[in-house]
Amino acid sequence: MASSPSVYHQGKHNPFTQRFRKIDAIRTALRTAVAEELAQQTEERRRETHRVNAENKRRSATAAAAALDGKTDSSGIFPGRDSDGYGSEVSISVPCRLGCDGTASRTRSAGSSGGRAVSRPRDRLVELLSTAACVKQASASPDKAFGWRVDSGDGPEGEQEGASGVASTCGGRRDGHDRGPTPPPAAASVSTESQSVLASAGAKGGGAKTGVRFLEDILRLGPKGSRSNDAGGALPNPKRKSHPRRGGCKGEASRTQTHKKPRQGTGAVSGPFSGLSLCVVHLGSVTNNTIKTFKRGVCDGGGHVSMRFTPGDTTHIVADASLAASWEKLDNYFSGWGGVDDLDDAVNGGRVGLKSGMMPEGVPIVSNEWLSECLRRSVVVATDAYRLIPPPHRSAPVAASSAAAARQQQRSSTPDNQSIAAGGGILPAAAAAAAAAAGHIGLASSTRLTAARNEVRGGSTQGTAGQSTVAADLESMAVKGGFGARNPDVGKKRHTFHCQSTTNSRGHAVNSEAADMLEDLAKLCAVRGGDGSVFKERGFKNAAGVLKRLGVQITNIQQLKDLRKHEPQRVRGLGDSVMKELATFYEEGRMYRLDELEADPKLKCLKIFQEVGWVGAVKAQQLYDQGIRSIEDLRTKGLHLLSEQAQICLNRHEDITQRMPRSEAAEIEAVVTRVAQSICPGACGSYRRGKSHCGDVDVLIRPPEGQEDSPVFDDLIKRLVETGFITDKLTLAGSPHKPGKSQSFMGICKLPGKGRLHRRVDIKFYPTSLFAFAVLYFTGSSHFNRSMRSFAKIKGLKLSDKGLCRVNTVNGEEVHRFPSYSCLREEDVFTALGLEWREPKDRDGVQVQAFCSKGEGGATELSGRVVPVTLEQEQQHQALLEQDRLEASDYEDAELQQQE
DNA sequence: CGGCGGTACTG
DNA sequence: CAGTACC
DNA sequence: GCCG
Repeated sequence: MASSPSVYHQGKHNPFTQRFRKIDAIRTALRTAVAEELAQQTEERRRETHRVNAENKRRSATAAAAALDGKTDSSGIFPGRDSDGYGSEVSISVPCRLGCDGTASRTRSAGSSGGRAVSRPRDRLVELLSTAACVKQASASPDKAFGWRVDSGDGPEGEQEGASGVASTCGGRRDGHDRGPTPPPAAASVSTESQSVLASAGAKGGGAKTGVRFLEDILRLGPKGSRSNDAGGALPNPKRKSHPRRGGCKGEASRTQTHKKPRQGTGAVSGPFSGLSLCVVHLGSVTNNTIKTFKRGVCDGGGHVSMRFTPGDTTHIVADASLAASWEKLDNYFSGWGGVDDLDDAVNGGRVGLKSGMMPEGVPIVSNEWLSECLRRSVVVATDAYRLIPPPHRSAPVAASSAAAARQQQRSSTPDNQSIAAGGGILPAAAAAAAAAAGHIGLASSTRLTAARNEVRGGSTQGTAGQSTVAADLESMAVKGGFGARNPDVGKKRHTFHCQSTTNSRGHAVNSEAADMLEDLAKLCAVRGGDGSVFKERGFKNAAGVLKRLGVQITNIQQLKDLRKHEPQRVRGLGDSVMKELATFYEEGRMYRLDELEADPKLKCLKIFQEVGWVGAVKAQQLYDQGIRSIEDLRTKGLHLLSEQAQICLNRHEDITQRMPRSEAAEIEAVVTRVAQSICPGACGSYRRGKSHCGDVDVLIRPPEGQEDSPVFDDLIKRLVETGFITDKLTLAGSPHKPGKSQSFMGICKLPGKGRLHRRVDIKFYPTSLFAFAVLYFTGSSHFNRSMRSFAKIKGLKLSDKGLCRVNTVNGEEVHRFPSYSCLREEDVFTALGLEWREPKDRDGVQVQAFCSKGEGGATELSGRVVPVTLEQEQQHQALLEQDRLEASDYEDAELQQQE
């Protein structure tokens, strides 16, 4: 965990820094000790296992105590929320309203120290940690019965069925209004059910304020910053809420921009470009060198070039033309969301309110070719021919009216522009608060450096295979700066705009054309379904990863063949099948199999169907067989073929397939969290972002201290339904509450107010004892999860979001499962597995070794026998991790570098 | 040729 | 049990 | 799909 210290150091402003250092020292020492012990003989290992468990328990106690003393959001217990880089992230703790103040610091301290510092110095720790200790009766025993307010009435069974769009009508009247565009409810029977559900829910509405009003109140507190300030509401919170949207500069911009009349005469220099203030987007073929060139030329001409977008100043945004085809990247670039697929998170970035929507409206976005042309002719040429226009699907998914599209765009841009304006380019208050709360915040997303595949493909189809200039450029950029270097100071981040610019590239961008094609191939395999399709998908995807991290640009199939022969290790995952495709790719620029699949109209169809939730490969095929060919068909003649969930998803299809700005995800999370707190002060939430294409929001809720058994979750969901926030329910698992068990809700929600879209939301509740496992699960990419689980399996353990248990198996079948190890922090899970905690990016330095408690290979006792963990297995696991890390690192921040 | 993560709802 | 979902 |  070498990273923690470095991160801590960054927290210059953090008054706790010193303490962290000490604590870290202790942690380190302990870790070392643990590691050594683990490395011993089998016999001893066994005892060690128990020891670890005990250790974890002690830590837990410590952490819990610390949290209690700090009286804070129990986030203190949050697993590894500390410096754990990419993975940990996660949970930003939600300040408890009882909280006193510096949530951030406290949280952090509790989190990081809680565990490692450990046992003995417990008192001392507590002393260190609880600064503002408002003492709370630290009832060590969590079991405190709490009257269940939930009865079976609106329990799971009842709700099970009901869940159609209709729900919204009763839930929230505001919904009734703008429901217009939404498709009609599905089945009548369903609607009745759901009404009754809602009715019953409403009946016992009990609680505080009711219904929609309540939700409004919640929202009034301010969408994004809310969480962090509620305790120390000192921040200039009451922002302009009712602020109308700012200028309709949009339409005007679209035509007027021919020659920009800069408002501020900063660069008094006169020249052909005077008045131009360009924001260059460092993506695609626009490389550092390109930017330098631009800068030189434009500056000489009296203009200004920056990589930052400055509202009110920037007159043009210049981006690689190929981005017009992948608007999301651009959007992400400005949203600070980095297109992160999975990893996260930028959790922090998101919370910080940098957000999307920053995608400036009213400022023309032009291709780099325009700029080149300008420079060449030394004159500002008309931008008309060079405008990059967002693809239609972005603005209006449905063929909806352009009005709807406009509405949408406003929606997404307005609030954010406001905050920018308000903050004067500085961190908005809310964001600042969030930053403070998060303490270290680190991640920043950065943009994924994806090569301009379109070009490549287009070109190669016509014969040219080369063109890897893009990739080559990217490749040439070296990466520096470790992950741990992330700057905790969010404020700065805002200035850098997440200029993912430096685009990481630790050489990853190599072979991206081929890799992208393989990934497409993978997706198509998945769509097609059939025997082993999942594995084929994985196979292709894996191969793509191998190519990407190869570190060498391949231009010839022979190179790969040689590698296969001489360094098979480096290209493991590239089998005959993939090699065949690659051969044609390098020779002719195409992959026959891909061409074939892409040309198949049926697959296109299946793919469309599968974009609807709860419609997988099998159902899609069935629909196709029924002659259904489009979503329209599905609506008109295929409803009866769909499961209830699928019908709901179909109803909301246009909404939920839209990505949502990160800021909105934060709002949603804030609503859920606030409601949770109102029910149960002290509850904490954290949300992990949603998937990139599906854009859902995950909110993890944990019970407050000492109330492990209270049915927070049931009440929470009920209330969210009452307020109209939740409009549809897809699944409600684990309800009603059972002590010690997790619960989860999957459904669709909609923020109040006009023009909001429905969004997929998952809300999960995990008791404290499982929280770390849950976080681990939600944090990790699926890949990472698989790898870790299979590693556990090798050791005779079973890992899931519900714990880490030793299991006895017979013929692969589980015959007995022991109780779970106790892990309150993610790190504990690693320890229990004998794994070094490592954030995904602490790469190569630590290769294979030291991963598991090596020695004789790390044997483990399983059903009385010793099962060796071979070097092979270990390497395989290592490879998986590396790959995963790779995916993550694509988004790594290079901003540190910018942060100068 | 068999294995490829673990869990849980829905029908 | 198969299908789907979640990471 | 790939690997052992």
